[in-house]
Amino acid sequence: MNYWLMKSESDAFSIDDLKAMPNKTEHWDGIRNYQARNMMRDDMKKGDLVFFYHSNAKTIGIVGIAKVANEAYPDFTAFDPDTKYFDPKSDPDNPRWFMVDIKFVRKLKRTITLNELKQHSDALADMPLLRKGNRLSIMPVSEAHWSFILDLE
DNA sequence: GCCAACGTTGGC
DNA sequence: GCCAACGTTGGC
Repeated sequence: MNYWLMKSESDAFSIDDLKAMPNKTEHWDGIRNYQARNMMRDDMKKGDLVFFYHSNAKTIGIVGIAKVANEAYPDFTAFDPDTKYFDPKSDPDNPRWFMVDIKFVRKLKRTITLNELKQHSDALADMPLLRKGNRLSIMPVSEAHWSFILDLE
């Protein structure tokens, strides 16, 4: 089993939005970064657990836990000129972009903020999230980091 | 293949 | 709203 962290702008799609979806499940569309795509397409397996992270928010940090409900399939928003995620270079016969389905598991009792995570830079030293300038919206989380962070809750 | 210009992310 | 970081694009 693998662990992940996925960022979402809370104004655009929050943990509460995920919880409110039918079956508490939503497809994670709009990933247009190759590194993030590769992880989704190649490494995210059904049942993997995900930290749900709010970026560009009043309170920035990990707010809940979700799980991978369906493994990668083509991101159909890339084929639709009416969506902001349209990419004419993504051919339905050879899709460029993929997405997974994410299901709500639970909210954390409190938000574990980015600021707080930074204060544990010893334990979390090699966590990509804490690297300056990191812009990856999906990243792997080691089992050790996953447990450590949950213990902060 | 290099690199300047440009666009986006995301913390502050 | 600002701006640092960084990925992508496209001319050469």
